[in-house]
Amino acid sequence: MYKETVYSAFNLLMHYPPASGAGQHPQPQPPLNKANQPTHSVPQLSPLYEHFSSPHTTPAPSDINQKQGVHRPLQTPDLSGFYSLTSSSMGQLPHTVSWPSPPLYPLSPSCGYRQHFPAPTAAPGTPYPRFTHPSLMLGSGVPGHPAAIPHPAIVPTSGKQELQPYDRSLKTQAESKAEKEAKKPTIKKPLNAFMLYMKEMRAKVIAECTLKESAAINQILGRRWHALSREEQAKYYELARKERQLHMQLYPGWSARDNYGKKKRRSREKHQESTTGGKRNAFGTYPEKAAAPAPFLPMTVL
DNA sequence: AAGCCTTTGAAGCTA
DNA sequence: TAGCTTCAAAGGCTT
Repeated sequence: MYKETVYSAFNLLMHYPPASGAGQHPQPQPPLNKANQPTHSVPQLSPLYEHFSSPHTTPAPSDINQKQGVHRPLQTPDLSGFYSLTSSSMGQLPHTVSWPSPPLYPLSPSCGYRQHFPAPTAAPGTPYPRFTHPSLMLGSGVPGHPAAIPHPAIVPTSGKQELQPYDRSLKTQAESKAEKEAKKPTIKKPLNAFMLYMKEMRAKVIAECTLKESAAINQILGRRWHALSREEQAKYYELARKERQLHMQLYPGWSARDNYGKKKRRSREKHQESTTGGKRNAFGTYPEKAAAPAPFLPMTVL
């Protein structure tokens, strides 16, 4: 019942008319502010962007950097400094000007990203698979929906750490305040397009690759995400936009800053900073690490 | 038990 | 405003 409700709500959303219009080539959506208004207009695609992204075709053998196993377009300017040029600030589909880093996990033949060029898309005419995850579900506060079902974004902060009964008279004011804070349910961030894609495809990858480690699975999913066509990705971007919209309606006062800095900073990062004096860059790596030669996995390994 | 790994994208923070 | 950081999910692994 629960799942059915969730899935039907999800599939209902999937049948919303696309913002770009049915049958049209989906255009990149501009970033939206909190009021869901475009922060700026979508700029015209640069020649570089077009070169990277369109049309989405299978690369010729020469189009694949055999040494690193990374798909890079021919005759591109030297962008070796770029690892992932996120262009969300430019109002473009971010995937179009980035390529994945070399795999750190050895990938099996059925799961290696080389085997997934071209993208493992369904046969022409095959309806797009329906989403089966409960992330985008209508919860309490949504008219016409049973109020008993909470939105999955809400999770109890306390979790397993239930407070043990003890003499309450010993509690200080600060303690009770902290307790109140802890008991307040945490509203999670809405999922972005890639997260929605991961939720949808994780089970498939696990089944195909007989993997369980999320880190390895996420690497594969990241490569498959890059292998998706613009149209396929656009569906997830649109879904994520609806997710944010719904999240805003359910929690009008919520801000991502509510959860900002709540997780502990990585001890490793602290260690790295203290030992090297370096800081993580925007790509999540350290300058020394990024400069190291990429590991080459020969085809025989894959 | 808590945090790491790994991915991309959104949004917060800082200089 | 650009650049950097954090957090969303997931589950096995490490500390």
